[in-house]
Amino acid sequence: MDRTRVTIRDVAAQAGVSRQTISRVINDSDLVNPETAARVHAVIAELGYRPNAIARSMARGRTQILACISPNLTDHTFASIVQGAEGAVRAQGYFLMSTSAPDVPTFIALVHELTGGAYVDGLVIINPFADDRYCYFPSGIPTVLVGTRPREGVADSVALDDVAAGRMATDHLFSFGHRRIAMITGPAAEDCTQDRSSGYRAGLCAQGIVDEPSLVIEGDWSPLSGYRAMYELLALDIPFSAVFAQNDQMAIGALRAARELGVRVPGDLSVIGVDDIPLAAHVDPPLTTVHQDFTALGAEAARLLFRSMAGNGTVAEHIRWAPELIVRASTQRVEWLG
Amino acid sequence: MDRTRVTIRDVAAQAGVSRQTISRVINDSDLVNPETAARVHAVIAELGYRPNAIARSMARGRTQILACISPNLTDHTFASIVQGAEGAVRAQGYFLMSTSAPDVPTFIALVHELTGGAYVDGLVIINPFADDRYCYFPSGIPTVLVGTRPREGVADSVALDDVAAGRMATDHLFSFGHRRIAMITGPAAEDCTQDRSSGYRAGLCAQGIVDEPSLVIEGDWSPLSGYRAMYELLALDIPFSAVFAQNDQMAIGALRAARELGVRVPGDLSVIGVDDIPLAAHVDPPLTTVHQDFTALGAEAARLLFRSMAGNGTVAEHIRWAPELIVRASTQRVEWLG
DNA sequence: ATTTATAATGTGACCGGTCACAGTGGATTT
DNA sequence: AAATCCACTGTGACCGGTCACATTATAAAT
Repeated sequence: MDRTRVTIRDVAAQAGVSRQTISRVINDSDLVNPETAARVHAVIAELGYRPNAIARSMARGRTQILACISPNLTDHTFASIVQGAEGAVRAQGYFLMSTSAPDVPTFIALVHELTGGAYVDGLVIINPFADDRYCYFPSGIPTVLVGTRPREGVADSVALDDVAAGRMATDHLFSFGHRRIAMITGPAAEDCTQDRSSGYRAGLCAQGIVDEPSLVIEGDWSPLSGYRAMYELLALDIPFSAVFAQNDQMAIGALRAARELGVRVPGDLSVIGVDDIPLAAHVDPPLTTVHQDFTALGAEAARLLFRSMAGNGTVAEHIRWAPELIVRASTQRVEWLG
Repeated sequence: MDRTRVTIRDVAAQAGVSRQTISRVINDSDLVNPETAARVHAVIAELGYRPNAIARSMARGRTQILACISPNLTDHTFASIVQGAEGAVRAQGYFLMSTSAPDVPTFIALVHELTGGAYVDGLVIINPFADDRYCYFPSGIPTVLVGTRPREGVADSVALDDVAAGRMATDHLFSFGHRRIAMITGPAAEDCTQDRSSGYRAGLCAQGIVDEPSLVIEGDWSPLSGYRAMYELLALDIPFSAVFAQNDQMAIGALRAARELGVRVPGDLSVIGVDDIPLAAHVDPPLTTVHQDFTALGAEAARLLFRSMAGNGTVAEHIRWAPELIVRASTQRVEWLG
């Protein structure tokens, strides 16, 4: 408010050259006489000139900004993906702005605003849902989906191979001799839940085991939901020797319930999670889990986005990232032969 | 690329009115004849017109965008603050873009870019450090600091009352009869660590206990550092009956170390943390901790920022948020009388 | 000496909105 | 009948850069 902003014209006047020359200098063009450039730099420093990014975006028609929308920022999974994407985006000289959309209306408004307003050059959408918000996909702006199955349209996608993750967890329990395996799932509507569940079912099927629907309980990814699900399972009076929780948070909640009910893990019951959150190694007992490299996933999403922005993406690319089994102390070979 | 963007002039031509009228309609001005407005809206829908946010920002001289910089997005603490700020900001019709700056150079570059480029109308800086990055404070743009002690300059600040938190944890242990209390701190350079430590020391002092420096070990907030610190403490051969870990993650790491070494919690040792992360209630034993309302803190930061943007902030305001004790099972009254 | 290439610089228009201000025409006032 | 008010609408300039193109000076080629 004290003094009006220094513009390229002020610098030009002061340096005795044209606007365009200043523009060339601040863009490191080699079409400028080194002496002139030096003089201009001196004037820039003297006047404290800073190029106006908004004006530049306006003139250029692009902003060098990418956006990332996720359901929330507090979930460690999402945050790790964002972090991975941020690093990769920054390495390309772009800027990644992150926002979260806790509910569908907010999500739609956000996508609308970001894509319509020409504010961003590209979009990363971290979205595990399979509902009507897909109708609102941005058009005309490069987009990459993270954490979902491939969708209609031209958007690229990156996701963990959730089917493989579910299969891996189930196979691990089988290899330890478990035959009756309960499961605590995420919200049924999410792609990720569905895929992990189908991996689980495929695992059962491969062993010729019939699916016991009562042993499958739906949670919401929170520790509390895992805790409650475990209470339900243990009240069921159907025998089982292992639990596959579709994420670590629920697995940890389940661990607590087991503890409260006097069920020893892994002595009486094996528990496996998915994600490998930082605390997984530190709970009691240290949690066996299926590790996911979210940071790499985010970086991969960024790579796809740049590809798409460069226009080399006539055909949508869909990447599935392989999970990795981390065996800790919460799973154990069964003593008896089933 | 297929067709060029629809502008306000296209709409004006199609509707047979001037640009300014379109501008009025999209800004909900009441200076427009309702019939005209209806017609314009019809044309907007027909042409698929979307106002260009960049052009608007350029003309208006402000963007309606606020930025938030934090050391990272994966830390639950930071993420919760961001979430709180985001909600409050959005409620005002603004947009919050979040970024993280893992190191000082990135931080400086980011602040420079964000403030110099006129891209944002205000800045929230979540920054627990007390180092030279404070030299690079933005000038001429409203800024709020979160998680630090008040600093020179006009920036407002919001922080938890870390001294009170440290004191609260210590007093709680005292009230349970503990006299020799070890502490696992965060990085020594951070304000937050220093304040929690001084709350701890004040607590000791109030009870006339002399400070035992060997019982204080520096961690880095990670579970692993808490784990290692606990090993160190238990190797020390100095008796102590309680541990104050300056955050929950380290407390959980400490819990694990105790378990491995056969030290029962809370039977042999009481452990208290700070933060009250979602998993705190689910570990074994459920963790006694000092709860912090990070979401409220973020919202408060947003409030201060708006105040500052409105120009009502001639004097910097510094808010300290009160912590709250949550007693769970990891602390216990000592049997013997010390 | 004239043409041609090369380096360095300048000019007007433009990106797509908004601002300040200047009209309209009709109803109401005096 | 003239003056005043009101509701509504339009015009040119402007925000601060960049683009395409034109221009100038100097060196190299013919």
